[in-house]
Amino acid sequence: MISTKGRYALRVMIDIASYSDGEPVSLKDVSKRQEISIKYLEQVVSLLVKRGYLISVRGNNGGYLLSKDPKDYTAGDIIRCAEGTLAPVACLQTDCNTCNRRDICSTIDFWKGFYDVVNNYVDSVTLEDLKNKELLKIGNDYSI
Amino acid sequence: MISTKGRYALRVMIDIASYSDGEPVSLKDVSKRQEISIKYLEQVVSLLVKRGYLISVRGNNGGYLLSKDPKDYTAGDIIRCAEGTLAPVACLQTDCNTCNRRDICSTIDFWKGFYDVVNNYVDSVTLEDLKNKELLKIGNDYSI
DNA sequence: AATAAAGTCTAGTAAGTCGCTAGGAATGGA
DNA sequence: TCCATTCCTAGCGACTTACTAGACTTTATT
Repeated sequence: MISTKGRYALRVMIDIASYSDGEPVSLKDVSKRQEISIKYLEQVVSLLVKRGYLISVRGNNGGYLLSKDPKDYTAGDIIRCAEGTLAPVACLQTDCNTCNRRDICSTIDFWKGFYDVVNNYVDSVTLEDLKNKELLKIGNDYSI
Repeated sequence: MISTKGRYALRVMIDIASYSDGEPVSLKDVSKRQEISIKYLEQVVSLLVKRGYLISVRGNNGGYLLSKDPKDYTAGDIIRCAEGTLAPVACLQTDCNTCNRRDICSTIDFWKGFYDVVNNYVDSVTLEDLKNKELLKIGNDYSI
């Protein structure tokens, strides 16, 4: 199960990608549109800033800007940034050699395959794809 | 992340599939081979029995038997039995219409796709596949 | 009939995670 | 200077995880 951190991170990135006109987008606005508390958003967004996915602008009229074009983020980049690894089991994490059954484990390949299909999927969708869907939804709303 | 319940459930099923000669396999033996406490195994196994995936034989010389051929279980069957749904977000669960953003949500299709690739993957591997890998590993051990 | 080896059921629990809320400091434009 | 904004850290109640424990039931064997 993906936690709110990963899900909100994705929504924030889509929101900023969709509503930015070159000026920074404030969390106050994101919070209103996404119906997520500012205080919680701050924590989610800080992960994206630390990773360099968002540029923060402090002070009055501040906010956040994408650091690159939406087509250059995958959904996987964003989710992994907020969630950490998507590995289904601990023994797949990069630095983990601690399992003393690894030589006789008959399930490790199965879990590797799981990890691969998940990563391949989330990396097959870009922020641009999600932004386009969002703009379509907004359009549909107006047309009602 | 898949919890120990799902991972152990898979290992138990592989163990029973690999070591049963028609007689029930006791948890004591599974516990020794898999290095998992009997008491915890009992709880994992009870889910598999309730679901009809294992047949329990009580009393002396009791244990557990597969209820069908290994090729007729998918890894997904077993993992979902122990873990519950593999849905990455709550709003994909069957009975969930509670999200008031569902009409304007631009990420729901993305999560549906995630759910699909996960289910397709875990259902593409059978218990027989995993049993064969286990037997191979055991064979390799002997040949060392 | 007694024994022992199994499964069954329920409760408890320490540690960790989740999903926030809260307060205050730092920054910078008007 | 004022105020809107980001930045940082702490806290917290509810829940989950990964077990452990104990008492009970069933049944083959002696």
